Amino acid sequence: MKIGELSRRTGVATRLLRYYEEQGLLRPERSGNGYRAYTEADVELVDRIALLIRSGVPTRLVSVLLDLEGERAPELAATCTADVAQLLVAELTQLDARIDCLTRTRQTILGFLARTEHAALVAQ
DNA sequence: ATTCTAACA
DNA sequence: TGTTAGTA
Repeated sequence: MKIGELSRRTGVATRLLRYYEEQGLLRPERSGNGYRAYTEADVELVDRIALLIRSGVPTRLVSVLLDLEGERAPELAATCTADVAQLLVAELTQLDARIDCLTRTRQTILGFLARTEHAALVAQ
């Protein structure tokens, strides 16, 4: 399918689909006219990518995450070098830092709401 | 009408 | 990211 259809089916803007490709997240074939030709599998792939990005994961991490979850995961695990592991540990550290920031923001909002007459709107 | 690349705001 | 330009 062409980029327009993939965009409609995933809800991801064509501009972003091309951007994801630049980031190495998608590698669609090209048909004679130069148009990107996506497969059915790409629909699910884009859904997964969009999910990760919506949750704030940087595209750099999305790329490795897809690999770690993919078919080659066993091989990657068996050949993971010390420097790669170190890189992943660094990502974990940054992720934890962001979780802290988000948690504080969440608490600020939750705390405020709890003091209003709309406390019933929030669970907890 | 749709897509493509490149680039600027 | 949105958008625009000039194409194929």
